[in-house]
Amino acid sequence: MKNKAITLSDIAKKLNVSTVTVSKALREHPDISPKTTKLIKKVAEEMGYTPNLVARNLSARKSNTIGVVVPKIAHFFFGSIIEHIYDIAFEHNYEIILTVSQENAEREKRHLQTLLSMKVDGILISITQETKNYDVFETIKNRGVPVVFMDRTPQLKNVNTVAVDDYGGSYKAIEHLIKLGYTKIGHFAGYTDINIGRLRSLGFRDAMKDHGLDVNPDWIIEGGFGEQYGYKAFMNLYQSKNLPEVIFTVTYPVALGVYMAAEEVGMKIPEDIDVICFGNAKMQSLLSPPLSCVDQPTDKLAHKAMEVLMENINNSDNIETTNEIVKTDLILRGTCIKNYRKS
Amino acid sequence: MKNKAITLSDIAKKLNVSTVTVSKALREHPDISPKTTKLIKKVAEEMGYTPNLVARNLSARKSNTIGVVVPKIAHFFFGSIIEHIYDIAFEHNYEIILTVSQENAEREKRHLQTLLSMKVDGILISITQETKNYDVFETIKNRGVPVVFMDRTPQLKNVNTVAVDDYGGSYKAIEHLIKLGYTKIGHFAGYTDINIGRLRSLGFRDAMKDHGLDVNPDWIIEGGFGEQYGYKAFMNLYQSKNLPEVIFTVTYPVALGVYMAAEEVGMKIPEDIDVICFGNAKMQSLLSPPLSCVDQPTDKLAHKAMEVLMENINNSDNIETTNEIVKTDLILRGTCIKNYRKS
DNA sequence: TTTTATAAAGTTAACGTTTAAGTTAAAATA
DNA sequence: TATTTTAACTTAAACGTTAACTTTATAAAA
Repeated sequence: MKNKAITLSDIAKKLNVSTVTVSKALREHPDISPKTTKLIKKVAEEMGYTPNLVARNLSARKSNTIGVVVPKIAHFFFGSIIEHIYDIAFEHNYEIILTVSQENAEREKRHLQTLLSMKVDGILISITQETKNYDVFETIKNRGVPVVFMDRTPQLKNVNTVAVDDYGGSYKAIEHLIKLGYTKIGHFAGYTDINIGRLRSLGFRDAMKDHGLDVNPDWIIEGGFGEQYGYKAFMNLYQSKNLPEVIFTVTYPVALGVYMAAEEVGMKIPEDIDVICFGNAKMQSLLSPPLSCVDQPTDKLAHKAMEVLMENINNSDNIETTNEIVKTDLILRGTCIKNYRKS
Repeated sequence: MKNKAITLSDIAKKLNVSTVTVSKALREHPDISPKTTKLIKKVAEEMGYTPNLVARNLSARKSNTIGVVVPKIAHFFFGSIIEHIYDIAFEHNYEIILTVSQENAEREKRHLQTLLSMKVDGILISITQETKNYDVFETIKNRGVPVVFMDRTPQLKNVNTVAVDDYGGSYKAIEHLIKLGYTKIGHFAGYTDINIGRLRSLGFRDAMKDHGLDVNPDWIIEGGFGEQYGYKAFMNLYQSKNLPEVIFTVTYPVALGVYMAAEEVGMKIPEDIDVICFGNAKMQSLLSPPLSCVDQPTDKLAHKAMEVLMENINNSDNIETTNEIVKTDLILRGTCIKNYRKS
């Protein structure tokens, strides 16, 4: 029943040649004559040979495999990034080992060690919201395995990063709100330990300051990047009866949480309270009202990250780190298009 | 700079024991005394040893790796299933090699061959909407690699399948529409070559027939499972000025397409045309109006599929195939809760 | 004709593990 | 005391490839 897999030596025996000849022929090595190569390929096909990549990887010390670590997967931003990564990897004949840290630093560390053990050729990672210990990254560096941090990057020197312009995008959004005439601006800031939270928050503060507006500390709420935080933060503000005119959220799930909470307490968006977020997802245009946002081009992010990684894999000696920043634009849909308080 | 990875023999040399002793000690083999085991473990830790899984897999003929093939990833249903699979795999110390076929049968086939070459212990797959050639699955079966088909299953005997009750869920939904008093019921049916399309369509037809209602062939539109088909189908119906009262869509992206098209032409859901779909996604409750649907419990699906696969991996001799069906419920939100035509 | 180059193989060793089959010395048994 | 058992190792072989040499036959050059 269980046909054992055909190996190189099975083919070699059948043709009375050496295993190496078969190996070389299948890889079109010039050592082997076109005639023999053709014959061997034909027989290999007939016998249903499929190379054993485990053996090949061990022997060649190259796996044609890239390890990916993301905090979440059922989330438009990461889902979209991952899909692009898969497409690019497929084109380059790379396989992907995707691991999901679930925003858990301990789990992230374990995944990274496994990827190292699996001898991946390179690693793409978006760190968790709680990653503070960077020892693993040192280990990986010592092993000589190229790493590119995407979107969520650690505070480390000499690492490759590809991120969006968190600060600039945030600044631009706030500036837009101010131009609309809003002055009471709140910010659901997520975790500010990590770059995306820190920089988006900084962009917010600087824009406010530069336009001579005060930041009300009650309206800046830290917490996390998921829906539940947006929901909770809004509910807290609502109960304290101290709401800003508009809320800028650090991610789009946080904005979703705001939508849900507002719906629940019967407040209308954008009339009663306006919302804008960092991060774009197709479904935002289907919300009611369609949610405006700072665009986060996942395709560019994924392409750039893979490009840098490939370069690092192919020139592992010449290791100059790059820090790419992808520009962001404001996408205005049904929120933050006018100031309802003034009308 | 590039520290080569520590191997078993590095540890062995340092301690003047054999490589095998180290290997056994680290696996807590009873051959090795507790004292030596402890020492070896300590030194391995100090030296920063990480096992080379490639070598281990080659030697042990077991990879602790599961291959997964899905048609899409940036899609709530698959994203959610995958997330669950990752969690379960993590608990069982399995790694996942995820591949994405992008609804392309050729690409699916190539992925399956790669997974075979990577010597995965088992495969979970949701086939593409166009998969018609089942030869690869025969090959896999001959290799003795366990496979479980999830949700989208081929028409093959003696394969493991885990699917939702497509027929029953569909039947229930149509019955509900009929009870509301709807008689002009349309169906955007996706691809009916594949089980999910075929059975959902059958459930629709049977429910109509059993309640003495005619099926208007103009209102049954096949095409695909994505947004664009829902959009196109609706637009076609709209232009022909021959719209049903309510549309039952084969997937939720198709319903999203209907929402977009209706918005565009200024028709109100559910007042002007009502919608219900097969498949649940968290975001549906944030739509306006919240979209009612036939629930598709991704957690149960993922759990069951992994359970069956694990069983097959662990008793590879005793291969009795199972065909699990997960029950579905109707979730009523803001659509299809009353018949607006009658009021 | 002899030497040199080249094409087309073949041989050996290595990649880092694990499994199976010894070996040795001490402990237990008869 | 002689024999068997056991604990704790070691050695050899294998997993399926590939990289780096080596060999052999033939063709080209001297």
